[in-house]
Amino acid sequence: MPHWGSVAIMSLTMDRYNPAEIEAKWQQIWKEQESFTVPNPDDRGEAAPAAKSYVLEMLPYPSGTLHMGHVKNYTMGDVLARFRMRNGLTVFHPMGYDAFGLPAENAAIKTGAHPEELTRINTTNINQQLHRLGVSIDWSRELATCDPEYYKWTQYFFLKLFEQKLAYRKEAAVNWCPSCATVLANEQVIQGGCERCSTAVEPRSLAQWFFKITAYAERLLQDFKLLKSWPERVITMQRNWIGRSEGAEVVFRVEELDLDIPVFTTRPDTLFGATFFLLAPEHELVQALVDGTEFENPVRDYVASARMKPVLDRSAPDREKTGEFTGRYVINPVNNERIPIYISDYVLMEYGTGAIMAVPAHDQRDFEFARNFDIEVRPVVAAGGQAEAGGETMAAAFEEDGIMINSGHFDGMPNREAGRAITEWLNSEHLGRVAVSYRLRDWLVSRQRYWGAPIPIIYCDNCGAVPVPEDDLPVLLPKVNDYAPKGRSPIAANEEFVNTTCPACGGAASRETDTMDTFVDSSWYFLRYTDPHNDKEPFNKRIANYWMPVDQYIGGVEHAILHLMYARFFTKVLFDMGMVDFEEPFTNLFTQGMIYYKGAKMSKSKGNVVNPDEHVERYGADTLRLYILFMGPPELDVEWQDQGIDGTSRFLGRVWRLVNEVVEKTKPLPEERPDFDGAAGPAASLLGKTHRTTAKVTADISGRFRFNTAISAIMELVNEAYLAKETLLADEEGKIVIRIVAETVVALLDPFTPHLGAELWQRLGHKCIWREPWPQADERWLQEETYELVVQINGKVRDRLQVPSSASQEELAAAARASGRISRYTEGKQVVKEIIVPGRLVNLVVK
RNA sequence: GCCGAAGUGGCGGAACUGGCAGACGCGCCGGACUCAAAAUCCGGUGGGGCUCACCCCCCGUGUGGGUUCGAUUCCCACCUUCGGCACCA
Repeated sequence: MPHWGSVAIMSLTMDRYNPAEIEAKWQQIWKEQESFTVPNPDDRGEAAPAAKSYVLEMLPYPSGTLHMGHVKNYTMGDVLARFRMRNGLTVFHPMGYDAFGLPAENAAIKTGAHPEELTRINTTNINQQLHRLGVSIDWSRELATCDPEYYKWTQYFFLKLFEQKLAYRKEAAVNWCPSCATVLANEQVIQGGCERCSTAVEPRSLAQWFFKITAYAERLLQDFKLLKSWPERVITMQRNWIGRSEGAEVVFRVEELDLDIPVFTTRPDTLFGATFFLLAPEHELVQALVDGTEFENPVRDYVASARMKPVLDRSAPDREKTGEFTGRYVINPVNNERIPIYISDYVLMEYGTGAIMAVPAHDQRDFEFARNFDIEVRPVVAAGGQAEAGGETMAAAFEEDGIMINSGHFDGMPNREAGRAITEWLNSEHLGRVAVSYRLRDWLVSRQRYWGAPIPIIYCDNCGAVPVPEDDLPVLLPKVNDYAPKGRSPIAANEEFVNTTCPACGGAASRETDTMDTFVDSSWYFLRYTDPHNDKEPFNKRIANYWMPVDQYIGGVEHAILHLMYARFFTKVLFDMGMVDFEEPFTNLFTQGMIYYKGAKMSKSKGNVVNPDEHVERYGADTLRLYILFMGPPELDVEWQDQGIDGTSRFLGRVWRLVNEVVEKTKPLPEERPDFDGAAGPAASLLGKTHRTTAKVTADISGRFRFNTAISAIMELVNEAYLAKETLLADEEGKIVIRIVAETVVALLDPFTPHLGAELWQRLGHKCIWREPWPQADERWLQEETYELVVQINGKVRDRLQVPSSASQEELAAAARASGRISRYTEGKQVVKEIIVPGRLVNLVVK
């Protein structure tokens, strides 16, 4: 039973800031009016009325609900989108779901539900969350990568790559995660463990599909120059991942057998110091070398044990060097010396040629091996050029540069120069050539799991691997009853799916049952947005060329290598096939920092998750959006503070009360605004602050995305408005000024807090703020009339003087000297030097 | 080990191209309003010293040096934290 007091309280709360109410109101309007839908350029190819800007945030993986990292990501994108919209650009701002993938499948295994059903529930949920955040998305372009209308085209691209010989199948030692029961790409192995579950990956020899990304290694490096504002660290990470090294390929002939084995070396200058030769245990010639000899059995045992070793053990850098002699020798082409061939597991089959010339004097690993096997260490590069130290006495390999010794007629040359000369000589003798090697491996795309796009290939006993004809796409993912991983895809158990006829000869055949890595799905989604309902082709070239490339891409730095490199690769392939006219998908990239809580990354397993929904409910989406950007510089990691959000909540309440009071006590602004030329006192000072704030907020958003400082500038303006409010409301000119201030505050705040912006803008007597032009700072008001001049003695602040902005250097110096406080320090001393920085300070150097 | 980023009050952070260190916010302290509380509004808040009415002085941006009239900012060396790579020939 309410008592009488509640009536009064009710009427007071009527006009209290009520985010739930106004947010629902504007979300409804934006949805019904499709306020952020943008049309494609029409079929005649007429240019759109304004320049376009493609603002894109990385699409979410729909695992349950959005977390704070998503909120930060989508809010940042939204601020930019709304800001650019209001600055006259045609903003393209779509959204979708990276909906295939393991988590949904694992959840399905646990609960028995279908992954598709779980995914549908999650995408619906996330769609609602995004609406509740008020992001300005063109929802007419929404897509999910697990829809057949989408993955039909993912399969189509697989076929295109197959046609170009960029998709191929080979038997290879691959990374197997026993827990996820699938193979992984190299990029998905983190320190020998699965990126998803950290289980140690095992080597397995399997026939798998690869995309030939190595064919694009050089262009992926070269085209960094086409990228405008990518973070340096992302480029560095990709550069390291690609791992380009220049050197030489040198061919060694095996004695007695008719075999040539090439090696790759970055140190051709040390060729005269090669005292043994190594093959990776997996090298294809190992068996041929030892066949029928006394070395066959021990070598075979060694190879077998190397194959068994977990990837992590094998790659530990400080492991004891082991190996096995093959009984064979190669001839060193530069001096015709015979040197023994060993096998050792520190030589990797995947890098270079899987064989190396070993130079123990100048390579630490080879040095350790030589000491273990009692092999000669022969220095060929000497520091400073003095006579050689004996190899027997060296304690470690000498890896620096120096002067050549023990190297025939190359002696005395600087080693780098000698390297070039030796390579040239090898080249003229057809024994070697300049070569470049990359660390990058081809992209393994097969996955032995259910919830992904089926690889559109049919195996026929007569015809081999045959592509599914384009007209038969999509190859639909069949329903199955059991998703449990068994080391092969669950769809392999579905005979109806597997058994088919060969498209080439019509004979009995079976389908490929592996699905594609989900990074394939996300390597082209940004193109599909441009033409999402096209059922004739993945996208129309002209339309894609119009919207692409993405002008601003925003996402987490964890995708620095994986997604961002795959998407670049895909775009280059499409460019080469003539499907698009640009070579890089993302001109500008911004990588946001992570949000920590209680000293660690938020994660369900640690139980330190801050739920965005709860905060939207308690404070409103605008408050959450504002706080998440106010927390700190967006590119840095920041710690979530529970009480911090109260500050932005209070601030929005202050804005609400200020603007409503202004609406109540002043009239709408006249068409023709006074120029305030004669204005003085609080009116002039607040007007100046307003223009300076406008300039700062504009620069902060458009420049380096310094949202935190933009917001604090608006806070300062609101603080000053509160202090001047009573005075200004007392006269007519003041009323106009405070009304201008209120409108500017709302206009500047709007990209951050769009619901509050829309509501207050309406109350101020206007319409649709998201279409209003962005406020412009007036030059005349940017300069303050006077400023505080700092006066220093020997670099220490001793006084501050109020001086006119127009004061000359001489006037500033005179004012400084005239200061009573300053005289204390100059008395009896000599002013040796005067440094005058107009606008800032005067520094007197005294002795 | 190599490469990259970062170290500023009790906390998140600010300081443009070398020019007032600590904007803005949190927290805390005080005042106003209130019977009271919440909310709100106003003020204070780096440390130390002093003849502590708010005048003044000293110290202070991870550590130690350097350049400069002047350094959070530039240079050298080092420490710590985080991220990437790591037997890649």
